Amino acid sequence: MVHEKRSLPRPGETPANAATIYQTIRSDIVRMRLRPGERLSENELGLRFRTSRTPVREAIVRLVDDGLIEVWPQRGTFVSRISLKAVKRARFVRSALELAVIREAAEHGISPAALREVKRAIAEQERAGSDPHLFADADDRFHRAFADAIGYGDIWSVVESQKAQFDRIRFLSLPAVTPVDLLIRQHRAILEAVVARDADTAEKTLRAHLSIVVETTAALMRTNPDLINDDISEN
Amino acid sequence: MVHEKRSLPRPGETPANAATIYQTIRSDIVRMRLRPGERLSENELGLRFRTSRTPVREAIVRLVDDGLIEVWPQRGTFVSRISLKAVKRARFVRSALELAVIREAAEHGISPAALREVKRAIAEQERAGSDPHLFADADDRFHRAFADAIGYGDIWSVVESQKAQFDRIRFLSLPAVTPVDLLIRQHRAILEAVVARDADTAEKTLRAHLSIVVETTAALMRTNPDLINDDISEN
DNA sequence: TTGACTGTCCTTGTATACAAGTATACGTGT
DNA sequence: ACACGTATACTTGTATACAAGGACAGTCAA
Repeated sequence: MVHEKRSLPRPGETPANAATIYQTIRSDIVRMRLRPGERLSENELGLRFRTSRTPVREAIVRLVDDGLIEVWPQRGTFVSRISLKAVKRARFVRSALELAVIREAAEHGISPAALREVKRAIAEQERAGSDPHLFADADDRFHRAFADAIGYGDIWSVVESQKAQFDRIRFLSLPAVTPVDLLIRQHRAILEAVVARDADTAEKTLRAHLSIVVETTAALMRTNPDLINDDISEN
Repeated sequence: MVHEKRSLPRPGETPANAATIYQTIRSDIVRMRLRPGERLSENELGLRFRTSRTPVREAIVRLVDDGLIEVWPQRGTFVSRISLKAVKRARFVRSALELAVIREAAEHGISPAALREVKRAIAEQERAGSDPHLFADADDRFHRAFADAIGYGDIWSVVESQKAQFDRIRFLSLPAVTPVDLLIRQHRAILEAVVARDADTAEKTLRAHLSIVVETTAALMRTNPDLINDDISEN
């Protein structure tokens, strides 16, 4: 049984509201502190967050919507297994949206402020080194910066909602197989292309960048079949 | 006070569950039977659907997530005004995703079954004539068919979740200003380009097709300023 | 007339009691 | 040993009671 520390309100803490519960559990799932298939109990969560079941259920409803949790009536509530179909969809959505964003950025250019933010994100990634959480945060910041740059900051929220399934794989793989240096080099290349207003190169580079995750997914499916639900072949 | 009929369970009907309540209210909002700014009462909805507040609240949580409802604690629950920012985002997302889908379909071709489905959707649109609901359904079916065709059927669910804000404008405008014939002609042209495996033409045609909605939005904002929240200029 | 106060009724947020169904350990009979 | 029924302790779904705060009409005083 797994007993590593999860996000816990310290004992004697004030009760949490539904929004906090949602974000805490979501973060625990995405960061693989709650494993696919693991059981959740509404009562237990109520105790953990020092509330009744009502706010807990509100959080659960949203997590079900996100596809991160499954509720079997009268049986239990479980962390969803990683769905290959959902990963495939998330990859397609992210790819399509980010390519459109980068193309727009390259065609219209970006402001000096936005440029600074992108550079900060790259620098942050270099500092992060091999710490998976820091690196992932900085990676998100890089990609998000371009969405902000073209005045469509809230586009990223769509990517983010899709990215959840996806991210579980990322956190599973980051420490081991991901070539951190390569990712940073690609980020630099993308930025250069955007600054040079070369939309085609920017698009091509981003496409290569995003396809890396596809490869690591395939590798992980072989090493961790218990965490992943192959709902593509069976259809 | 508006008193047109909304989706009502007949008197003496069996209680509705949370999923039904969610879909019913969502449909009422998207189809503009519940107007932006209109007040909702949890108790009233409970009576309407013959349940307690609990399932009603579950539906409301999901509608808040969709951006279709706003809850002001201790004050009330209201149908969201149409957000220009959300419309802009939805348009970008739909455009990016559908262009990627169409491009993929044009490059790899589609199956005979998928081709039949697309043709059925076009025929249905012709029969629908100027009935806004039927026409909108058939329109969705056309666009969805391509997502199905490339084996990414669940992509459409992402578009659909974004499309809600969007659709309110569509239902506001459809009977009046939309050139039905033009839309159908464009659908045919898109299909032809896909069948001819001409990705560039398919993309160009779809781009023109989607940009029509942009124009009608601008027109509607002038005629119905009370329904629309201009949250772009103010930022 | 105007302003502040207050009681009442409303709202949503939370806790709890109950309903209905499932998993499981345990005893019993064969 | 093994199959089967049963009690029991869970699970989530739903209804209801209560808490906390806002909206508003009416009252009273200046």
